Amino acid sequence: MAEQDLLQDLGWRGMIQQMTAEEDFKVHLAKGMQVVYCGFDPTADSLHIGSLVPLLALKRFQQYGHKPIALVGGSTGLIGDPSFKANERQLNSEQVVGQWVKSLKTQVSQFIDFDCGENSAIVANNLDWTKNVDVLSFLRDVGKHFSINQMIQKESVKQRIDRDGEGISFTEFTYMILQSYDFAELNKRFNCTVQIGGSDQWGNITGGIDLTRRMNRQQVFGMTLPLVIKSDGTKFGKTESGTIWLDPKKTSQYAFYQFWINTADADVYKFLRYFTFLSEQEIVAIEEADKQAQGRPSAQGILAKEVTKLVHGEEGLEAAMRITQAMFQGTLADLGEGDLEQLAQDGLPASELPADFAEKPLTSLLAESGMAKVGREVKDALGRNAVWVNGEAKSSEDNMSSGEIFSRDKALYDKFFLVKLGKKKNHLFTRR
RNA sequence: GGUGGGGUUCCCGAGUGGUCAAAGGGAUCAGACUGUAAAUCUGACGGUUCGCCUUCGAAGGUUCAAAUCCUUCCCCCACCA
Repeated sequence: MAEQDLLQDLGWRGMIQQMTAEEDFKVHLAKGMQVVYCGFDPTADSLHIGSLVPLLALKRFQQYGHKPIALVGGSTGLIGDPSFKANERQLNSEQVVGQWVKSLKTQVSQFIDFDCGENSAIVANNLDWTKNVDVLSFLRDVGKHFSINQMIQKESVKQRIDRDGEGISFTEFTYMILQSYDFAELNKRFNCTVQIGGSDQWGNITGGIDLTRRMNRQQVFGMTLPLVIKSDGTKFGKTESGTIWLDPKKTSQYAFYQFWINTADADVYKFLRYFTFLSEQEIVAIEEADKQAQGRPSAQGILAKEVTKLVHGEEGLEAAMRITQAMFQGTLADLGEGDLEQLAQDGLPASELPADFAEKPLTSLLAESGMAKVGREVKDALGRNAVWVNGEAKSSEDNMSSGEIFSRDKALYDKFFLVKLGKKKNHLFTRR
C-alpha cells in the first residue's frame, strides 16, 4: 500500500480529529517507516471498548508499514490523568496497578503484529524509565522545560482550576509532564516520532512534542482521534448493565456481540468506519443496500461480526453467534445436551439453582440470578406473560410455584432450565 | 470570619404537621407496534414471600402523627471580608 494512503484512509473514516503541522506530518509519513505510539493507562484490569479506536488506529498505522508502540502506563497509571475529569481521582496501590499493567499488556498485544519484520510492534511500560528517576534530576532536566503559565492554560485542566469547590493536586497536575517525558524518552530509545490518542489527549500530546523538541532537538508529530459519540447523546460503551470490556471474563463474547448488534441505525455506518477494516466501497455498498431493502438493515450484523472477530477471534465469534442463534432464531428442541453445556461456556449467563429454590418465589430467584435488578421487574414481566421457562410462558400465579416449575421432569436433559425474561434476557439454570 | 440560600427517592426537581412511599420530568425495566432498531403509545418505577419493612444530609427532641416544627452537628452554593 502506498504511504500516502494512511491519512486518506483515516480521513474518510472520520478518525482524524486534530493533527500537528499537517503538511510536514504528511511528508514525514510518506518518507517511510515511522515509529508511532499510543498510551494506555491501567485504570482497571481490562481495557473497554473506548480504547478500541486508538488500538485499531495503531493497527492501521502498522498496516501501512509503520511501527507501532503500545505504551502501558505503569507510572502514569499511578498518578491519574486529570484531563477533562471533574474530580481528583482516587490513587490505586502500586501492587494493583502492577497487576493491571500485566493484563493490559497481554490484551493490547492481541491487536498488533509482533512478527512482521522491520515494523513489528513493541509493548513498553513507562515505569521502566520513570521509576529510577530521582526528584532533583526530574525537576532540573524535565521540569525546567515546562511553563506553569502554559500548563494552566490547557483546556483539559481548566475546569479543575477555575471551578469553585474543585481543585487539582500537584500530583495530577504533574501528569502532563510525565506523559510528555514518555514521548521524549520513546523518541530517544526507539526514534518514535508520532503519538496518537483520544481527543482528550491533545494537551498531553502537544506537551510531549514541545518537550521532545527542547530535550532532543527533534521534530515530532501528534494526532488525535475523535471521541465516539452516539446519536442519542448517551455515553458510548456503557449499557445499563455496565461497561463493555474487552476481556471475555468481564464481558462475554455473547454480550459483546449483542452490544454491537444493538447499535442504533443512526450510528451503525459511522461505527463500521471506526471499528472495522472494511473498505470505503464496502461500507458504502452496505449502506446503499440497506437503504433499498425493507426492514432490518444488515449493517449491525456485519459490525457485530467484524468487531467480535477482531477482539475475540474466530472462535469467540462462533460462540457468540451460537448463543444468538439459539436465543433469537432457533427453537429449544434444536439444542442437544452438549449444546446447552456449551452455551454456558460460551458466555450465556448461567447459574445453578440454589438448594432451597422450591421455597423461593420466582421474583427473588430470578432477581438473585442477576436477570433483573429487583424482584419487581420480574413481577411486572410475569404480569405480561413475558417470562418463559423452557419455552413455556409463566404468569403471576406461577410466582410461588418454583418447586413445580423447576421440577426434575420439566428439565431439559434432567437438569437444564432456559429462562427468558422479556425479549433479550436469557439465563440458563442448572439443577444438580 | 460575616450574611443569605440550600441538602428530598438512580438524576433533575416539587413538597412547609396527617389525604406522603412523597407531584412533574429524565433515565431504567416490561408490553404493543417493529427489525433483538428509532419514534410513538401503555404499564411499572424504595423493598417485599403483599403480612409488612425501610427512606427525605446526621443525631436527638416536640406530637396521637414529622420530609415538614425545635436543638445541635456535617456538607454545598452565592455575596461580603
